[in-house]
Amino acid sequence: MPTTSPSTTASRSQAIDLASDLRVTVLRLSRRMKSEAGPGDLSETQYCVLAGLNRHGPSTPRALADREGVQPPTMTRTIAALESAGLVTRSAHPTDGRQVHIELTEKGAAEIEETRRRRNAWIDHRLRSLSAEERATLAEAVAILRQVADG
Amino acid sequence: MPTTSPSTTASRSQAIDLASDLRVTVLRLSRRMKSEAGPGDLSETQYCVLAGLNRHGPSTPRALADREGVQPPTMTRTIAALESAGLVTRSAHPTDGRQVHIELTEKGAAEIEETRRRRNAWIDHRLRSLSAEERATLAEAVAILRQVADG
DNA sequence: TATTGTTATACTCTATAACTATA
DNA sequence: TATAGTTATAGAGTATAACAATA
Repeated sequence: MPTTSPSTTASRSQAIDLASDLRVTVLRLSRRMKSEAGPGDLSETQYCVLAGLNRHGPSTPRALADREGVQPPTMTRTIAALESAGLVTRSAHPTDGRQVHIELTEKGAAEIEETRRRRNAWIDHRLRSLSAEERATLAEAVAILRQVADG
Repeated sequence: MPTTSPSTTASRSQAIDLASDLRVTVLRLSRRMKSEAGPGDLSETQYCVLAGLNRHGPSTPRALADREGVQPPTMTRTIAALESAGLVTRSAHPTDGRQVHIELTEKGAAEIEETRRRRNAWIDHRLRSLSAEERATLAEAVAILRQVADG
């Protein structure tokens, strides 16, 4: 019998493998999120950088790269795109000539709100169809996953 | 005052925007997962396709593309990579000459187990550092998120 | 005519390596 | 010598458009 028997391992994996389920689900969600983007929309990473600046205040390329978990050249490109769109400003760091001061502009802050309305529409819609308890579970899980991703 | 006031919107976004937090967290997690891959490892999508075949049994390129939320050409490439690695077989569909029958090989099933051990090591480690309650919350959240991604 | 699958092509995101400037 | 940032280059993943084969 050269063929395998999927059902044998299937029940096992469903029962125990939280890590595997998490991987599959996170990947599908991230693809789905990206595919919901329109032509002129911010990319996922661009949005995350703006949201981080909004939440934590001005920063530097290095700190932003560390926060998002990308390498410095990637952040350079992301910042360049945001700057050319007028959503952030690059200026000299007050004390360290090597560093660059990245700050959200008013247009950038407005873009965050606009993006949240437009771009989160589909996921908002999905979330609204859940029960309050399910949303509470998700909110807890997001906090836990944030630690997992950063740790 | 040309500068914005991040703290004003920050408290608001922390309080209400589950959708935004979910987007940011999912993106960081997916980047982190990808970055944990070694040189010869399966890509995230390749792993997800194998896991789907293991869980649900043989399928077709179209059905796999729909399940993963990618376009057919993307699935063609993914399957080609898996086939050339000997992890799946492509054969004629028994009744419909247009379709292709995709089946997991024994080597593919073994690769799933191997990948879960090696590749999930870092996330398993993180999950083990959580409390049982936190893991239970995550397990519930994964089930909910699966619906969100598919819906 | 509609559907399945593939090929051709291009774009985005990300990474590593090499370079410049400042500490 | 070490760190921050950039530039140059390359690879992986994905998409759209066009095509072939079958229903």
